[in-house]
Amino acid sequence: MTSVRTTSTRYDHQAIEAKWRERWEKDGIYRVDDDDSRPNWYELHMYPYPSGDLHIGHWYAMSGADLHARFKRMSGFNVLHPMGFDAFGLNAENAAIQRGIHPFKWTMSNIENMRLQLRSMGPMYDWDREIITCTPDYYKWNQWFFLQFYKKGLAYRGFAPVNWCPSCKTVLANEQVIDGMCERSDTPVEQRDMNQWFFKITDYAEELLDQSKIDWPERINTMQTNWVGRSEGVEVEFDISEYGLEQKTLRTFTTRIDTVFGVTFVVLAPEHPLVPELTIKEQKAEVADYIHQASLETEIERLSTEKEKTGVFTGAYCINRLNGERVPILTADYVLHTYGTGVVMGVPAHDARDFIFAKKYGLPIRVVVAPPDWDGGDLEDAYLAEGTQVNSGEFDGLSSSEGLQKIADHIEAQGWGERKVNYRMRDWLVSRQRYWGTPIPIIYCPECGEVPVPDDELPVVLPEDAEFLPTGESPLALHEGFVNVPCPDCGRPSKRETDTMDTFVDSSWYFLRYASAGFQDGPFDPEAIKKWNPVDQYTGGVEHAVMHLLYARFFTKALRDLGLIDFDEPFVRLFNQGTIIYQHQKMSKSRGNVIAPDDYVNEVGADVVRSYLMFLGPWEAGGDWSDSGINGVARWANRVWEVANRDSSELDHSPVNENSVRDVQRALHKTIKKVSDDMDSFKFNTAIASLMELTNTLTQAWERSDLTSDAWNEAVSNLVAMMAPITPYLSEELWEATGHESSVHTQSWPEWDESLAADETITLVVQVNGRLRDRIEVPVGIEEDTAKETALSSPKIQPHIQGKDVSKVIYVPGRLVNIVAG
RNA sequence: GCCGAAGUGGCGGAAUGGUAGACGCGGCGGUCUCAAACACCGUUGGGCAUAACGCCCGUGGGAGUUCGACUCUCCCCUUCGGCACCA
Repeated sequence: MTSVRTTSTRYDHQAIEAKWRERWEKDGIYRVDDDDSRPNWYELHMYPYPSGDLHIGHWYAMSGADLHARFKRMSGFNVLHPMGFDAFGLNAENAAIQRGIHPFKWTMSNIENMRLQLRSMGPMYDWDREIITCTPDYYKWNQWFFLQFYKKGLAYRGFAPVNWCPSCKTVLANEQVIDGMCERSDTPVEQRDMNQWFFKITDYAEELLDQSKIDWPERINTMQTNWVGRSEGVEVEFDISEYGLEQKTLRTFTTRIDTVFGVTFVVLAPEHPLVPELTIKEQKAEVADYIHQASLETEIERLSTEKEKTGVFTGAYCINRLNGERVPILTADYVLHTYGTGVVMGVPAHDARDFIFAKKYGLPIRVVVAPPDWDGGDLEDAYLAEGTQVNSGEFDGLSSSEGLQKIADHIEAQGWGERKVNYRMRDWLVSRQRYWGTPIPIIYCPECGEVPVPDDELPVVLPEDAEFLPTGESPLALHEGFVNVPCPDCGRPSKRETDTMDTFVDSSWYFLRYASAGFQDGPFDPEAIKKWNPVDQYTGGVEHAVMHLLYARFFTKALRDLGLIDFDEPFVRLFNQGTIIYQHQKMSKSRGNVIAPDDYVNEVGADVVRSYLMFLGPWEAGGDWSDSGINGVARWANRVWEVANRDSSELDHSPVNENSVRDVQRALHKTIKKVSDDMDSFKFNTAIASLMELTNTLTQAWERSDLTSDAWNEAVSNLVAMMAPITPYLSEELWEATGHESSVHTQSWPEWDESLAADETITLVVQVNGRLRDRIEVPVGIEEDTAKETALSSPKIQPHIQGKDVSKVIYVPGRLVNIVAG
């Protein structure tokens, strides 16, 4: 804590929290029954990595999720709101290497601590359903799914480049590479080619683009769409038969087949296997040198748009079949081997990159799509927009959009190529050269090759007695007892796969396990799945937009196709909470601006911390923590405490003002309506503001002492009930203190009565030429003519319209009159 | 460079075509106190002011639509996120 805080609670929050934690546990009020007369509602928040400490960001995210889940429960649903731990991962392994603690021990003691911290938050988790992914009874099913995928051709082994951190001596996932640097050590990441296991997510590229069955934030949908990166085009062949190679043509992919008559060169990626074969003797040395240089570059350097384009001539040519032209073949590293066919047709007149490249190497630039006002001269820049086909043989004169279709038709008719859809998304690389993950259940037999571990031998358990050395090699590879195994098919001495799975595999199906957490006969009980899944409301950070959220969708679709589940999407609705910052910066230990929630919980209690986090701004926007800001919420909690503890019978000794009673009743019903709407739509900050207003109304009414005790009690009870999702401990205590039995958390959400919420009078706003000039209290049902008349005759209005023509009087029922005078 | 979100008092924010600044923080004045802190009450966008129940200005900047714009349209600026040679 960096500044002095002075507001403390007027109640013993520590005693109250302890009391109700114990009581709730004893009464089992958060135990969820699969079968209940109420409709089921599955509200899930992304499970945390057990780093060992529940930081303020967790509190922010999980308080909001819990608030919403509690609101749903009070609103008549049987709510499942479970919690677990994403327990595999590199941190645990690094702790083992650096401090000699076994990852399992490190992880489990972290979980124990975090579980305590989570409990202090007062959430409605049913801990009987807790999931810990590093336990064999969980990761067994990762292996089982892997083998199901393998048998279906959805898991395969291939050779691929990966991100390698030379400092950490390990591969990194893409998301752990930030601007070309390892996020952990800030070391530039290198490319390495390794044998890897993949999941064939690209099989589902098209379906992943279909977002019609999910109600997710637009920006997440956009990010996923961009990630999948669909593009329609044509694969067209260029003739290289003159070289007598096995391969007679070069296939290129283009989205702009309308520009094919403008091809003045063809470029191969340096890694393309045909480059050495096509290169003529005189160019061999230069090309070999170029390929070598390209191989030394990091992916980041290579993909930098700033970098100057380079390339070399192979000395070979190919024939553009559309016009019979012979064009040079080059190799250049701006062409990616991994996208499309790894070969690009160079159309400098109509592609920015090709234009720069052609200028640099003196290659011809031929316009084939004429800009509207083209004078036939040279272009200053590549022309990318639509135009008219020129220099395009029989297609001259067509618009380029027509040309695109006609040329594609022509190519298909001639058999020179065909329309093709390409995706930017690659298959999901799931191998990791790490210990602390799920062992991949494959055995390599010298005779039989890749052999899946038989189902009845699952799980392949991580050996506990591994040596953790910072060699960069998985401890599993060094563990003789683990590696050496007889082939399940032929019994010959064989070796186990020693890579483990990406931890995103764990999180790709964990939401299916909560429904039947301890289930032994499969990854989940199909009956339980039917009752709970898919998840009705998912919440979590936006950082998982294209990793976890995409993988989980893929898994769901794959499991559906395996006949294991019968729905298409894992999470029907998604809401992303924002990030909480401090002093206008991201919190970080190195910056020393970290807010430790436990300190504040000790000081002002969990309820106040929860309320403050939910109050400081819209949940999706995140917000800036302020020590003085939390005081305001603590004061509110104190005021509510005071209000709820008043002896309402005192009111029976003073005269009652019926208007005052009605005013409080109206305020109550308006508040119920507002808070119901706001909580349902995650607008927690304005919900709390409304509850504060109601509290203020009650405080003032008490000062006037003109209410009936019934009116007072009704308002107080409803205030306490509405606060229950936000301040579970305080509300429960006050619920009991105001003479109620059983838990406030099992109560029904208050209902509002539209007629009781209705105003009897309105403030009629009177404007002259759109400027506010008067406000007049009028009856709510005022007639249009009366309203206009009232407005025009107002003494404050008169001076503004005196001597002017009133050309128009606009009336907005129940709101305002605007007099147009000139 | 491209795509997206946002820009409102001293601060966090509210209001999505109709009273700008709800609610809260902070400030100021007061009560309590020996005093301070806490708490509570009042007040608080800026300016003018004949001091009124008044007027003017004000939601990043500029234009526009409208009786009326924080809100809709166009252009520009700034900030934050995401993507970035994908042919």
